[in-house]
Amino acid sequence: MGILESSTHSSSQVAINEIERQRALMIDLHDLVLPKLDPCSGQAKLVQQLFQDIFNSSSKVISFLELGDNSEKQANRIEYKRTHGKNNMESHVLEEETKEVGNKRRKNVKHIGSVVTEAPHFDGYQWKKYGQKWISKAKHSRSYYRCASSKGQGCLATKTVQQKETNGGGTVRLFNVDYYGQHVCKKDGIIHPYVAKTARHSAPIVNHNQSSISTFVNNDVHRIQDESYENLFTVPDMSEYLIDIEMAGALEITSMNLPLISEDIWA
DNA sequence: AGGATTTGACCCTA
DNA sequence: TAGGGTCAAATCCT
Repeated sequence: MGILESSTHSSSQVAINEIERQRALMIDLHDLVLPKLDPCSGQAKLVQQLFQDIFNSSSKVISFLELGDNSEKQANRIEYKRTHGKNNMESHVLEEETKEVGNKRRKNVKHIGSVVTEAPHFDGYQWKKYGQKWISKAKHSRSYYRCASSKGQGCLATKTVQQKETNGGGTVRLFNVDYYGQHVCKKDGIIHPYVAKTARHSAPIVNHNQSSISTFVNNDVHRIQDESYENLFTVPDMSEYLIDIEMAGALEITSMNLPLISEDIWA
């Protein structure tokens, strides 16, 4: 690795770290400012909108910086395709494509967080499945999803869903959900019709792999009828889904956004 | 017919 | 070199 390359890489990482620190400070500021405002006032709504916009903006910056770090590896991959690919047209298409979307290899994309849940698909975003694999030594296959806005808006967020191995043969199925990459897509603002009513607590999130320190929390949860399994899930507000502030930022959730519910069903 | 899912192959990373 | 993430053709579904 050349000196120039390594210095570019570390500069990007420093910038990402600084932006993430700013986001943490932003949340502190949010908590300080919001309680002092009348929640019904236009001023409070404006302040929340401003916080939201800043969060969205920083998410995009982080995504671009992460792509920048991967540019050289991506160039190598294009070169490999050019010399080993089935034909030159295919390589050309890949090259054109990667100019737009960056590195497709997820291992270079930052791991945002993970949750253990009974309802792995109800996380407020629309996902498109692009693969499924049996992982060695695992009892259940792993499914791969990318944000449904990956084409339209170039959102690079992905997630993997894998059923946990249960000991004791309990009837409850638990899933590990790992999130990668920041969402840069805009939500459409449509409340999912499956959200029938709200209740309190009894969320399906069983365990967070880190302590939940998200401060954009209200305690409402949403009961959701799953079409294919006819199970009634109780899904928390998105902020309870998040394992940490970073993930809250990645999914761009604040208390002012009601959750959108994915229509996905279990694979 | 077009979108979603499945599945085997490809290939990157550790 | 094995494991696992992604691609893309085949297949399914609406």
